[in-house]
Amino acid sequence: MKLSTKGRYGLKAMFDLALHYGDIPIPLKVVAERQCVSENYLEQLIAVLRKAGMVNSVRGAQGGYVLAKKPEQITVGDIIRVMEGSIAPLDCVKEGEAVDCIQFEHCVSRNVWLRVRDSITDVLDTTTLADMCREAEGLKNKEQGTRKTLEP
Amino acid sequence: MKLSTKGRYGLKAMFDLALHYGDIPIPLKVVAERQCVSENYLEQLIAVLRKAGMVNSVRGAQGGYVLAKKPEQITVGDIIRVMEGSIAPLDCVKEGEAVDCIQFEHCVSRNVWLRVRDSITDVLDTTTLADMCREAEGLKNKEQGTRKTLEP
DNA sequence: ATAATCCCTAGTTAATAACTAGGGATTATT
DNA sequence: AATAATCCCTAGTTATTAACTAGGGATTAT
Repeated sequence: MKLSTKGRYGLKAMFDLALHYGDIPIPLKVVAERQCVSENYLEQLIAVLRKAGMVNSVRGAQGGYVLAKKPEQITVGDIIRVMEGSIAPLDCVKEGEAVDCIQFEHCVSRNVWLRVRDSITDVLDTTTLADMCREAEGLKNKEQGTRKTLEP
Repeated sequence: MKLSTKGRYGLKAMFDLALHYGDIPIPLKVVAERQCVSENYLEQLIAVLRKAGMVNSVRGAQGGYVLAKKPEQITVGDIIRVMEGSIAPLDCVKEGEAVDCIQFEHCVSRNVWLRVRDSITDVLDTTTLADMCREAEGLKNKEQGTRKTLEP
């Protein structure tokens, strides 16, 4: 039960845009470097996010990407749904899809997976990019405060 | 973020053994037929469960498998951990493993995945095979009660 | 005019999932 | 003792997918 790099990198990219949220667009090259991801690959991934209306792009020199909404208004769940197609540990518990389920045994398992899915979406839908930024800020401060020695 | 058939079928098999829990061992052939799974494939999967001590096997004619513990004492989490190797949406949040995490951004994402993992394990570790059997019983009764017409 | 950017699509590679196949070992039943 | 039913083991096979790489065209600030 693993998340693919689509979801992971998609979140990384969006988080990066959130951390540097402002008026000027951020070139993907910069995002890719900061997040240690192949630029070409990230291009493909952010295209999905753009088509879903989650980021806006500015073409040409000095162009780049900006979040289409404020970090407070974008949840991790939004991003993962777009990148992974759905949030579901199994196809039979995809959100908003009818399933034909004959065996009652099957349905009992399915109930378990439904509960799992709901617990996942609960976490993802209550975490915004702004929350992550706040958390990053906290981590940074903590790090600076406690850090004694560190390689240069 | 999908569960593989290992976890799914493994749970199906264990659930089947729980539903028919008793003194006599159940041949895998029967389990495979009831759960609509390839017997050969299921053999490989149940071998994992056997090596983990979750089922006992009886060889020879009239042989088969029995749960090593009572259905109340086996959680879905136990089964999934054995079948999938771990419960984690990402490798960096595997239970009981240290991770080297340099970038603080990375860690923020990781915190999200940690919370996801915990919410998943919470569901899986609080659901036993006995719970599933009870639920199955409930479904069966409900079905009989409300059923009007159904293909023969 | 140039360089920096986004945009698009078609490969490629490696790993993995999900089996299939088949033969050996053990044991209850006849 | 023979047979059939079972578990046990390992080595393929196939198809799909993930995770990129590569490269060229369109747009726009400088």
